[in-house]
Amino acid sequence: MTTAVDPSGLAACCSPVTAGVISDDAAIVLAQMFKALGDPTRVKLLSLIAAAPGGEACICDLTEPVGLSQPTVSHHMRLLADAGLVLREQRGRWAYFRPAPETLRVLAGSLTPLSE
Amino acid sequence: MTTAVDPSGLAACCSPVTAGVISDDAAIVLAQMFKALGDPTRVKLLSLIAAAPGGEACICDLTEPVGLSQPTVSHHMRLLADAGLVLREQRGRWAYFRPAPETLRVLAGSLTPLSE
DNA sequence: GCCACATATCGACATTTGTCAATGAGTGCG
DNA sequence: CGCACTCATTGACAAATGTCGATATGTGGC
Repeated sequence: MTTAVDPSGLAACCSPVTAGVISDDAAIVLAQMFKALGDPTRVKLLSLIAAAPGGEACICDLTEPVGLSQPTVSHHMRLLADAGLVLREQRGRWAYFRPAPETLRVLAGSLTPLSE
Repeated sequence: MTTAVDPSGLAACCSPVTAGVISDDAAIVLAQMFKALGDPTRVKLLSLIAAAPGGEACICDLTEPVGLSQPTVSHHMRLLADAGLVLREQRGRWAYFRPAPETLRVLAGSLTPLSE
């Protein structure tokens, strides 16, 4: 079992970065998202599904480009989905993944106040 | 010894995200930066130095807020510095750290094209 | 129902990571 | 010089992570 990110905490984790020190809870949520991107394979996977036609891809499309086994790719995608960075949709036998714009915006936004 | 991020690779790692699939090298560089933020302690440390007066802080200011030993905080700051996310400056006996705006902007920028 | 296919889960393993106590290295003051 | 102080490095260890092969789950076509 993996603990997924609580979407209701997204708003709470962004604003505190600008004003004062971040809360412990926000740091945990943000760290989980960043950790999900803390592996070259997962960065590439996210890039792959974003660049895929229609902005989505299934596992079968991803194993070959990253050169890893199907269970491993499935595991990586689960981490990305648990972190809320990608959205999973089952269509027939295939599981389609696409980037989660909202979460990615929040994540990028948590960095921008620091780059001024 | 820890391998620091090559600053010359920063420009190379950003643009490819927008157009097509990211390169393996870019994925490695980006993943190292994200991994540096993939721990709640380091997220909090970055927030602490950004919110500190003057936008900088020394190790001695950071150990108490995060509740960890001095070597551990030093280790975390090294990871952040190696990833290019913070800048280290020695002044007297103190080592002052402050956020690295350029790198943080690049990192945030690598996410924004995906959130559209 | 049965089979083929796409994906998820499990168990195992080597590697990496986070943490500390102990110690080393550099700096400034007297 | 010698000492106090700040930070970095080392060695050790438990916990987490990335990977695979084997297997389970679920879906659609016959």
